[in-house]
Amino acid sequence: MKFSNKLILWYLDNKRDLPWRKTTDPYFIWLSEIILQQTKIEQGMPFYLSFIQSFPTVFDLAEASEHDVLKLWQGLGYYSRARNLHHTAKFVVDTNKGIFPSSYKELLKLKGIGDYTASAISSICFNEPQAVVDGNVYRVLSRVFGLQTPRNTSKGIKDFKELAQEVMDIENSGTYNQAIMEFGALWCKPRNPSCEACIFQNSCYAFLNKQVHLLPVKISKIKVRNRFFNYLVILSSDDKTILKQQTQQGIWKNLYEFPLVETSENSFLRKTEIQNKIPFASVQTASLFNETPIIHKLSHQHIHIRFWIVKTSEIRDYGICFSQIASFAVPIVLHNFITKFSFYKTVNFDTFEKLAK
DNA sequence: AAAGCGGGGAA
DNA sequence: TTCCCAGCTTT
Repeated sequence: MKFSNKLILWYLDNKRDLPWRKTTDPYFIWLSEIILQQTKIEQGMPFYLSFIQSFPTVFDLAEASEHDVLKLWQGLGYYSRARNLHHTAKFVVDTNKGIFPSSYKELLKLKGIGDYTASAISSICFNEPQAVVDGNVYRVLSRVFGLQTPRNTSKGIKDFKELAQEVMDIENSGTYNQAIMEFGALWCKPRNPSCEACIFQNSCYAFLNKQVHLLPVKISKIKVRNRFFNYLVILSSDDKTILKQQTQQGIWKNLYEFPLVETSENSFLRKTEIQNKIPFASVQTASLFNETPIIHKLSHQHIHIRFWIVKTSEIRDYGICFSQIASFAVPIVLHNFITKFSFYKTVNFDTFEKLAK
């Protein structure tokens, strides 16, 4: 049996009973589609109900103030959807007596309506053969047909739209579109999909090739996390300092470093925070070595590093001689600091004292 | 082509 | 924590 036929038969058996499935009125379909953009049905449902309650027709929505619309949208996120919703309601009322455009091409011109929403409305309300491509469709098509193009690239967007258009049921586009999305939401889920009881077990590319968890392909754009490190460079009265081995999982594991106070931003350390870090010594003075943080760039993290010169009482066996530091494995950024600092410390201590201010 | 925009639930 | 959700718009 054809892919689309199997899907529609599955849908008729398994579809959820949802309010916007009882109508093909473009106003209600449009409203539901806007609310459900990037939003799970469970989250959007109460908002849909309150919107049709407050604004039973597009005229009611158009007459409302933007603030009232935003107020009702409060908590749903992506607030430009609410502003565009209101704008489009007014536009439809002002230019076409409240009647929505009835073609994909015309719908696409409205604010807040892109390829997905224009396809959804034109197929569900007017049976125009436009295949929707949403997060569910990317997943189902990539798995069943083995389409490996990364979905978040321009080629991916193009390839998936083409395949979606190719395998859809031209005669029942509205039902087909809802079927594939429902299947993606209930069966072909991102994680732990129900492959053992799937109607496509015998033909699904991903299932047959054990690639279900690898599809759809998505280019992961590395997002950089900012972290703020304050290293405490201890100078005790018995001329020692502290190095600790980084034992926790993470960057620089098993390397040595100065006692570290991580903060959520470039904040000025309090003396008590420093003292708490080294309870075995008594802090006398603490000064910032570099006002401007050194930004150490790793692939996924930008580490903003500041060194604090902390003079303390005797620490005896808790510490090591400063000259021994060279024999410990430390991150390069610490090594660079140590080199620079040793220069000030041994050659011209007075210069450092000035710099520390 | 990439970034910005929200809030919530699941693993 | 990370991922993803019935995406669209702007840069």
